[in-house]
Amino acid sequence: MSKTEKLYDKEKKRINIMQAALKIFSRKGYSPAAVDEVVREAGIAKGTLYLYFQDKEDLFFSTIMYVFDNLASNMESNINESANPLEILESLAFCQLQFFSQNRDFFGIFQTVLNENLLSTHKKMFNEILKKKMGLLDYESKIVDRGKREGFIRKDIETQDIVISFDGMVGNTIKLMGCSGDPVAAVNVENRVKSIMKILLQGVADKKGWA
Amino acid sequence: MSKTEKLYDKEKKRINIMQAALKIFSRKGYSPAAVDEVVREAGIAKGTLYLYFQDKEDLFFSTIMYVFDNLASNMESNINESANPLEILESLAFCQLQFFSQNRDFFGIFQTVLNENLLSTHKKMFNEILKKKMGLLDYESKIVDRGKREGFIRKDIETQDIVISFDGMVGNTIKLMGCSGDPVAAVNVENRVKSIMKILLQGVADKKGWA
Amino acid sequence: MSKTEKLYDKEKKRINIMQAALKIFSRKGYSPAAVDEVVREAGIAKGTLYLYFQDKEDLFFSTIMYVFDNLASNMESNINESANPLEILESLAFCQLQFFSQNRDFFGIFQTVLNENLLSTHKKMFNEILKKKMGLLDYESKIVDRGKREGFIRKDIETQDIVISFDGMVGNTIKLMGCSGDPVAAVNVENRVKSIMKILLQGVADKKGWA
Amino acid sequence: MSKTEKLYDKEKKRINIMQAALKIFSRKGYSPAAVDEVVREAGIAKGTLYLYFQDKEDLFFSTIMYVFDNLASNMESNINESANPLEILESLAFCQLQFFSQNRDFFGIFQTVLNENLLSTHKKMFNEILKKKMGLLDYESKIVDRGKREGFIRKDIETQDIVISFDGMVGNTIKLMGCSGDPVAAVNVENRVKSIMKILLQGVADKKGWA
DNA sequence: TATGAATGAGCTTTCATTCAT
DNA sequence: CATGAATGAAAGCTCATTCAT
Repeated sequence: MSKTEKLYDKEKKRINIMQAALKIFSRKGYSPAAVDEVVREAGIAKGTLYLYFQDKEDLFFSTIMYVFDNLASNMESNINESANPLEILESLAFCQLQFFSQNRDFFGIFQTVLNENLLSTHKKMFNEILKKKMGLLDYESKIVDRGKREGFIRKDIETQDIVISFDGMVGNTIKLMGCSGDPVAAVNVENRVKSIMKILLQGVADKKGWA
Repeated sequence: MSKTEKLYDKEKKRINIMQAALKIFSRKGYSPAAVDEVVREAGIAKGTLYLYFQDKEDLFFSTIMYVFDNLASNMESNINESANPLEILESLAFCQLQFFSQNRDFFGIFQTVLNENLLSTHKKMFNEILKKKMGLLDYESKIVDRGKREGFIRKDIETQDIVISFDGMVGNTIKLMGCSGDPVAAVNVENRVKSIMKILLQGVADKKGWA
Repeated sequence: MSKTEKLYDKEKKRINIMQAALKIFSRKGYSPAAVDEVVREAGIAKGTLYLYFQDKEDLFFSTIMYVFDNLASNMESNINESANPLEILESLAFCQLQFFSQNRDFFGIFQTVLNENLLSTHKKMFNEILKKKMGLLDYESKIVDRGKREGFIRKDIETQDIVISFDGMVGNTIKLMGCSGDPVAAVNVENRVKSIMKILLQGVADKKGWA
Repeated sequence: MSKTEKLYDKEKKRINIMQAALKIFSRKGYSPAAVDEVVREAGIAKGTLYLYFQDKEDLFFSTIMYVFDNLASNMESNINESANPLEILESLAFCQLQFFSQNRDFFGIFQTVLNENLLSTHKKMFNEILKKKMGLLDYESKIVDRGKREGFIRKDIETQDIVISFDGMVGNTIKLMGCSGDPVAAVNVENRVKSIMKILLQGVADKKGWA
């Protein structure tokens, strides 16, 4: 076996372990998840895990990053930078919803890690992840600003408020999608995106609501 | 001292402990928070805690419920049932934002507890809390439905989608309020509610966005 | 029970644990000794040990210091500072031999701890102990110097060489006392001290040896 | 390549590994030294070590024996059996001091291994090594006895006491030589031997000390 | 023969819970 | 009622040893 193949093999094994870790961490969160459970899920011995990861925290950190990177590359390949700003926002919503609907386990771990209070002891990791999350918000801000300049988005609402609202609508949809546990919920992704965009753009007011 | 006064005393002590627990759980989450820290914060002996609560889980559960009930009574006293549906939604947003902006610690624990994945081991508690959370969503659904009937809210968007969006906008605002750590952010609550309602009702689209 | 009595009690318990630790550490050295063995020997639960000592290293460190202090106070109470320098040296030898003959377990741990190579990972402790050991050598140096000034000890041999030799004679006697495992060896302490002093002072040369 | 050459090669590899082991064991002692460190130092794979040694204990044992044999052959080639007893003792001291001053690493491992308490779990090894050590003491005893018979050494001091003292003087000099870490200390070996012999033979007493 | 990834028993340490005072 | 010392199950992690390549 060549050296390249070996490296590839090692990476595949790391990923196998991270996928097991993801399942456990998603179900239980960080602290209550035992390394023993992860290695049982991964079908390896305890010592083996420590050949691939420094410690439990590194395993958690790496797993999160792995998921993030999956999501990021998923987004990158789905977003057409030259599209109009509203289409880009729609793509962002669609990518996130589809990604999490197809990777149910992933969201739990996100919620865990983005809750800063859990992470006062994992500063390094938290900062790196917050940076990534903030990166998404920044990107959305730029899109919204462009939308304003190009006449797609009204200028009398703070960009920040728009982004927080949009992000919250998408995030809450994901969260409640996860709650239902409904395996066919995936098919509704397109409809849900449509609804989110309709609300975001046109609002929910009827005649009297515009008063 | 009368029997009633004694009971009152006992309840005051329970509350004192729960307030200490809240601080600790908010800062650290459930598992990493040590009972030792709670009793130190509360200024009592470790054994004493177990006179008032069955175990750590019961302490957590009770603390969450205590906070929920605080929020609920806060809402009840602020909402005018006879107001129009949009005003009620605005009140709901306002109450939540104000409550959490004044009780920063409270939100962390909420995030923790509402992440179902953390709670597979605390089924009993989770169900009760989910019931409360769903209670709020149900209430919002009823308001939205009334809004539709009374001509305030357009009928071509699913009530569920509206509620999820609204709830997400409010929740994300709270979450990011917590992130900033900005002590004067509290003063913006009214503005933020205004933004949320404007987006929810009228949407963010400009000319081209309505195409 | 008064507060003073409680403190006294706590100290007695610490000592009880250190005595158990001494037995185990003496038999096995630091690393191979399991905390489990110590707590079994002490008749306590594992957690209890950690109420009295920060960690295994602290237990080891404290135990060594406890022994050192025992030896030191034993010496202090046996040495008459106003005696002539040779008598003081004799007392020093006698105290050490007697102490270790009565506390066989103690010597093994001394050998372990004074072997610097074992301690590269326990710098803090090692330095403190080396300081104590060097303190004894310094004290002996001063006595020898006084002996030279007062005409008891010849001036043509370096003080350092004398001290190292004296210390080595005493130390090796202790070491081999420990080897024999002979329980009645204790009675010979006085004879052994006499021999050491005779050799140290007069040397072993016969007629031809003085050539 | 002939069969003899192959065997020779194998032995060279064993020695290479033992030299690496010596460095590591000397620095850290037995337990804290990791097999990993030894193989890294030796530049071989972990599995390879187990082709040459049964287990870690065997590696340690063999390494000690290797050093002992080095010292022994060093002594044998330096000692003139027909010299007078005092010269032989001087040679013994000189050989040991010189050997360890030139092989600083060696002494640490000696201290470790000669501390019987560390070795209750390595009985087999301990006995073999004790036998060698006692062999040296026995040899010294014979020399001292001959010295008594031939009129070099006074007869009123037990041979055993003389040997223990001599051995202790030499051993402590080596130990403190190691402590200082002084790289030029090596040059003093001759002076130190002279001092040891002077003290051993003539004693340190001045006029009043002979009283 | 040489390799080094995999193993799992065994280690130190933590912490929710109990109970004699 | 209140205390806090004692408990021991369970956690994270290490490392001597094996074995398929």
